[in-house]
Amino acid sequence: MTNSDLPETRSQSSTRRAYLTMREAIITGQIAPGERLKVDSLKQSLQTGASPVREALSLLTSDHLVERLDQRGFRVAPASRAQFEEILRLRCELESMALRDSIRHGDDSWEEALVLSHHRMVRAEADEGAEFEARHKGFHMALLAACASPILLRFCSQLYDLNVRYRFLAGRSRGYARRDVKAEHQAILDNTIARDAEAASNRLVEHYEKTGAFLADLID
Amino acid sequence: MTNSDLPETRSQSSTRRAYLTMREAIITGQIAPGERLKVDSLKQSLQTGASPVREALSLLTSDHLVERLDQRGFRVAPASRAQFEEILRLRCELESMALRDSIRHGDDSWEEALVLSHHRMVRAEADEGAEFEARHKGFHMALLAACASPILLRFCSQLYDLNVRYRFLAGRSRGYARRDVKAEHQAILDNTIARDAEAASNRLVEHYEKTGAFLADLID
DNA sequence: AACAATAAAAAAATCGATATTTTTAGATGC
DNA sequence: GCATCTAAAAATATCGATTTTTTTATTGTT
Repeated sequence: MTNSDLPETRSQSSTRRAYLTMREAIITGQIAPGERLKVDSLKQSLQTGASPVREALSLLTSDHLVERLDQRGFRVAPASRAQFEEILRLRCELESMALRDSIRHGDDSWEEALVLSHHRMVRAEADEGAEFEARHKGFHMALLAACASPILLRFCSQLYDLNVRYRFLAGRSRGYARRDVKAEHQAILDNTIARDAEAASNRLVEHYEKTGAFLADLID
Repeated sequence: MTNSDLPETRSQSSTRRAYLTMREAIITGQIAPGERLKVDSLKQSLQTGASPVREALSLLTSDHLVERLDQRGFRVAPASRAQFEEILRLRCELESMALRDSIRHGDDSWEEALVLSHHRMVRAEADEGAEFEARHKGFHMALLAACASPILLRFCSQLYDLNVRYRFLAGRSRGYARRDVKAEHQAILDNTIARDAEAASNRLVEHYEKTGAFLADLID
């Protein structure tokens, strides 16, 4: 929660700070699905006024993390096994679409950035803290980064975050990073660099389906 | 602009009214792409305070219709031919995905609602005003309505609206509803009701590609 | 006991004023 | 002439208080 270590924290708008803090709290399950978000409480815990809080909450509705009930406040988006599965299916579809496109368009500098982000993820793999979490997303988004559709990328990023929430809701599943995620990531990376769109996207989908099957048991 | 004819207008929150009004103004091109949205002016023209205006603007960022520049206000999302083509491609991909799913899951009541929405669109076809606009979206969303993925539906709806903006930016293209849109809609409807997912989604994609080619010339 | 009406409390929404930040325009020096 | 700095203006962002709406609790009625 103390995001004071993030460099951008200082000199940002109060709204943005509130946005980032609440986003984190929702994704990590600190605030439960369906829970009402009362502006009064939030402005206390976030040490700010009602306007930034309300604006941040409005912003969070874009991410499907908060629902806005007109005249009746805000609440954390509900979670369900059905939605978890929906997100999983959509990610497979959209990310494999984006990955193919990324491989088609990617140039050398994309490839280098990708290798770098993979390396950083591997290095952070040990601790499994927030550091790894960020690197993991970094790697997955780096795969897609050369995709020519910014809107699709935004959708993928949103779905990624929604999925992370379910990982947390499933109880920070101890064995997660264990399984064989490493090898799977490596395979995705290798096929991508080899520009084998078909194989890469298959590996990616498999990867998601495996983690999906793994997590689905823990949910509900 | 006078949305006072809409039934829900009364007794809605000021934020929601501002949201709907600005949304309409942006989609119909009354406010140009890239234009800065100054809170002071808006609160005058919308006859409300700064908080509802800012909140409405924050909400509009979800729809990719407004961009928020931290500490530097808001502006209408820029438009470009590249983005127009991006939206077109994405719509083809996502809507055909959604349509297949909708055909797979749709029951009798879905089918009935679809026929009804088509009829309403046909009836409104003459005037081509806001009425037709709403019915047209109604029909396209009714096609997808039985799709089991609410998130995908939301994406499709967003893309639909973004696309409408380009129709308006292209200058309310006189010949639009002329072409052969009627026959195309009918073909999509027929194939959908026949539960021929393959044909229906092909007709849908063709429909988009045709209107796309038509509009692309008018943009830029 | 179930229901409806009403009053009190709580929460959401909004407003008007103030503080902060960015932008603009003018002046100064190189 | 061009870049840099500075003061004023403009616009954004935020706060604290007020209004409106919803929710909860209470009471009376059939």
